[in-house]
Amino acid sequence: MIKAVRGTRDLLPPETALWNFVEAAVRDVFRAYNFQEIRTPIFESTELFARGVGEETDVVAKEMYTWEDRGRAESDRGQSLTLRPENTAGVVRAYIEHKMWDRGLNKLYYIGPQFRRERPQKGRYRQFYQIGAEVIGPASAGSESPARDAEVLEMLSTLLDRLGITGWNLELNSVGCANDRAAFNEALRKALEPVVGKMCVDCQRRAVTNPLRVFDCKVPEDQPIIEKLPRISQFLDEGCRKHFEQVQEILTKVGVPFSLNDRLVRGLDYYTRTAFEFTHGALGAQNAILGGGRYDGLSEALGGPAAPGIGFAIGEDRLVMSLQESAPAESVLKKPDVYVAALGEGMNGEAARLVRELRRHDLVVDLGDESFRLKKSFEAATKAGAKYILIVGENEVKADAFALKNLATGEQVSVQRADLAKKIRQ
RNA sequence: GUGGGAAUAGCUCAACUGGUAGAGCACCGGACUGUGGCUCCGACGGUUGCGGGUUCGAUUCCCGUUUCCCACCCCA
Repeated sequence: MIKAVRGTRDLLPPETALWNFVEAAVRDVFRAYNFQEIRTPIFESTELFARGVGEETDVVAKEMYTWEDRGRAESDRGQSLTLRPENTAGVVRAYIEHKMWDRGLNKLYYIGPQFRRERPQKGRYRQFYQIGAEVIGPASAGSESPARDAEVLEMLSTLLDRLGITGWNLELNSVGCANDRAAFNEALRKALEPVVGKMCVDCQRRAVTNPLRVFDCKVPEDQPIIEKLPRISQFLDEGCRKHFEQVQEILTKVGVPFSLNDRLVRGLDYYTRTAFEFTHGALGAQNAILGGGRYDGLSEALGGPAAPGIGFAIGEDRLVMSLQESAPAESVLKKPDVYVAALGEGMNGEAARLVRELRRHDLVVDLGDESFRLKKSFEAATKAGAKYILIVGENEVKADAFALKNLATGEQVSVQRADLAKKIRQ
């Protein structure tokens, strides 16, 4: 048997109803903030991610699905392509390619699959889905304003509340701009030098490759050492500090709860200033339901003009998972308004005609087959969860009035063809 | 990439220290030829994840492998 490959999965009904519910809510909420959808290709030039996300990041260094595409002619060299491991780089690439600064401030969102070759576990798949949004444009259009950071965070809290997800926690930090981070990294390296020997092996590795990640360490013995390390907050320049303060001010004013976490670091190189994560307790080790932040230098890193931006990505798989506890898929599934039972030879055509009319009235209609015994039709209607069953038999066709039975109450009436849709909708 | 656990019918799970695979639910049919849910009866359903080994005999023990789960790592 051929099976779905490791780390990929099929989403089947009724669970897909939950995914549709989430995506409908997302489109609805984002629209209220005047975000518009962008769709970028699922594969891109490998170079885009190397330069955008960062050559040294785990995502780029060991998790990408990359292959050499054929050249157009024998003499052509192939091109290295990669399935997108995230979508921000693609959006910024499109921003540059289509000179989208001409539109002023861009507020964009996307929903789609991403690919990372990680070891699968709960809430972590090799093909996974992200819902993300990006605010990007020239600084003169307001893209750099703390108002944008706050608006994005407030939108997220609204979305989670709207979905009925309770118990989320917003963790906030500022990782500063490029200069701050350089100074901070330097100080961190210095501070680590004398103490790193006493830390866990992972920290010893991090101290060399990516000192920031030391703050992610969960080993209890290392915590007293980590507590004494310098913090990014001490290295923020005037502008970054002010910016971060204003973000917090607005959030407080609009009533979005958050907690500061100056150990919050992000794994993608492009993040600057505001960085955040929404976590949810019931997700196991993969407790980050969404994450994001500012990326003020990304456009330039990709060869574009200065274009400050802020964005986030929601792990849709994890969002659906945390939703499943409060809202089972069945509860958001639209059940048929009516099940139409064709009864007796020659009734398929009559039933089809009737069903066509009902569906044109926007009713959800399920249709049986004339070979079914009436008992079987009732069973099928009940199993489908239909509100009504409508019988299309010889007697009904002759009278042009049909037996309509409410499956919950058991009440049955004869209804003229012209009145059916109205009666069913009641 | 590392460590641990698991894999038996469509689903949830049984099967004693190795003795030849079973239940509930679901599905299909009947009791009931134009009236469902309840009940009763019946049928269907399995290379015990896959491959090798030990054994008279393996779902059971051993090795390999694949997948899933948990944790590390990393991220969403």
